[in-house]
Amino acid sequence: MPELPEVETIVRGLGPAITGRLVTEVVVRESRLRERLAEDFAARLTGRRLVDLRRHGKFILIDLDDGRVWLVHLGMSGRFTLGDGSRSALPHDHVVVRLEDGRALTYNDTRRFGRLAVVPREAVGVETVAGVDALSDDLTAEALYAAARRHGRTTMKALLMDQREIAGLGNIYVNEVLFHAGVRPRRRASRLTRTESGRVIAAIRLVLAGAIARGGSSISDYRDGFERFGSYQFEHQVYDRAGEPCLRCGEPLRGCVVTGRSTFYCVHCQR
DNA sequence: CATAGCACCTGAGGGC
DNA sequence: TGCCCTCAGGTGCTAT
Repeated sequence: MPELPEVETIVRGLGPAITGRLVTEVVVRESRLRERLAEDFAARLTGRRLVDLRRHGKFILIDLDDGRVWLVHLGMSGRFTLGDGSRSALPHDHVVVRLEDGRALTYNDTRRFGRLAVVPREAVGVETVAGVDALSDDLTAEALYAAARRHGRTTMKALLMDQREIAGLGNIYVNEVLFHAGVRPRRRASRLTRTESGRVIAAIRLVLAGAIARGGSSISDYRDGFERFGSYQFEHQVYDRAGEPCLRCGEPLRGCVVTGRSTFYCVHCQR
């Protein structure tokens, strides 16, 4: 569910509210996430101060005052929200982190595909297995072109979704980005031109900025750090619009499956 | 080695 | 109404 814009929205919202706060209690109600919560997860967080809140790709990174980092990945259905501490446990509230001011961070995840871990700062890169952040200035047209040469046999859709190369894009935003760039999802990476690479980079920045400005896309599960809905779903040009008219040329949009993920594009506007 | 396919888990929605 | 099937924003393991 959450891709870069959703995670960025959560981080921007929660950052000012929780940085500097002390963790007073950690309650683990369900440790069986995709990767079982470490035995000492609660112990490593309790008594720690939350020094900084940041994001890399789809990971929320919370720096602790002991040099370690609390990693939060929301998987498909994860929610990471801050409440006043009075919330009674809802279904799928797996972890509750109480802060010194009485408020509480809740990790809720219906499908349990997410991940929570506390790791040494040096291990963050390895643990997240994440490439250059999609919003980083280091993700240039040249860098994307080079990556496309390295992965020539795969499709542009699969390349953009590969977190080891570019961190942050998921199924919704790759569909949207490729539409804006005028490139078909199944295009072989080896056939991407330098000009198109530039268009893809511009599209990534345009789409992500627009989505962040709207607080992300709330299709079904996503809420921000304060349980609020995003509204970028109303701006989607192609995602989940198979058969509906292209908003640019009016031709019916195509729906298909690429690398096992539902894919939407305009035959006329994308080549 | 790089890539494609499926499994993981729960709930919502459509068809009958 | 209720049952059954399909599908969902992600990713890691496995087979090719």
